[in-house]
Amino acid sequence: MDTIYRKIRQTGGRITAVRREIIAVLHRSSCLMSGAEVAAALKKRGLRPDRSTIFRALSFLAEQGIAVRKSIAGTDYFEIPRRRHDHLVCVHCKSIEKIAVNSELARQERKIAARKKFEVTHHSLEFYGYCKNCRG
Amino acid sequence: MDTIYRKIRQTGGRITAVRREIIAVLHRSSCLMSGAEVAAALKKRGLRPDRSTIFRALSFLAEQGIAVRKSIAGTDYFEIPRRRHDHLVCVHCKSIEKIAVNSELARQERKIAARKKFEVTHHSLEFYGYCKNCRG
DNA sequence: ATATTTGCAAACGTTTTGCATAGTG
DNA sequence: CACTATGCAAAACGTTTGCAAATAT
Repeated sequence: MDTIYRKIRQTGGRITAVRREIIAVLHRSSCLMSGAEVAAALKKRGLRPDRSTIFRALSFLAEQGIAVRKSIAGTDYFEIPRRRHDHLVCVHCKSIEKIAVNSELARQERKIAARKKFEVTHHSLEFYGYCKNCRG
Repeated sequence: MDTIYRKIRQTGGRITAVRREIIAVLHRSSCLMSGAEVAAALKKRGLRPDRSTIFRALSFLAEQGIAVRKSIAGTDYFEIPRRRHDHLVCVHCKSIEKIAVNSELARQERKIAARKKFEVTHHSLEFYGYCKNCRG
């Protein structure tokens, strides 16, 4: 957390109330959140920044490599990655659930980097389908 | 290919020129294509359907389980899945390259289905980073 | 003091919709 | 013939931008 603040200051960035709270929200959730979900979480904490400010902050965090951005079903989701994990996405109710990571992936990532001369920064693995409540 | 036509007719759907060509285009490419890319490919074949028609056709194919839809960097991509494969996405030039699949994934998919009572219809695995041309 | 971040309003690109017309089976 | 798919125009959606005012360092 302090590591994040240091990283931001290092490049001339500033720790504002909005950024501090967004980082806190993402850090606590430790799972994907959309811009709208972040906005809702901030509201509960008494902050109502403009949508553009939220998106700017999230884009900023993604550019800094602090957060990761993933597009799912037409909207952008963000998270501050901690332990490696992936997601189950219900195509019916749109719920997103975190699942334990495939440990093979880390190994494969390295193979790809070598074989394809591709520098992997992050990955995105989602299983789509019907969740417990929506199937049948 | 005929299997696809049969599947469409089975539910009262109709084989129109636009649908036939979109299926052909997706089938030949056998990799992710955006709505705009599909439109360009159709243009080369002498067809200029409205954007809405293209999106309706692609959504239709996805609903029928014939094509798969994936959101990458804010736009929707479609493909008719043949052999399992995944993608390398360059965050700089936005290029998308197909890669051989991690065969472990199929196994993990089954485990998840059982453990989480989640019915997996398809998955999406992308490695993000810098391609050969864009790194450095 | 200076450079960065914010709010506002407006633009953007992609995807979706309503409705009358054209086309398929 | 009955029903499905298309074109058009317009809206919806999430995201991005320009600029002047506010804020962090």
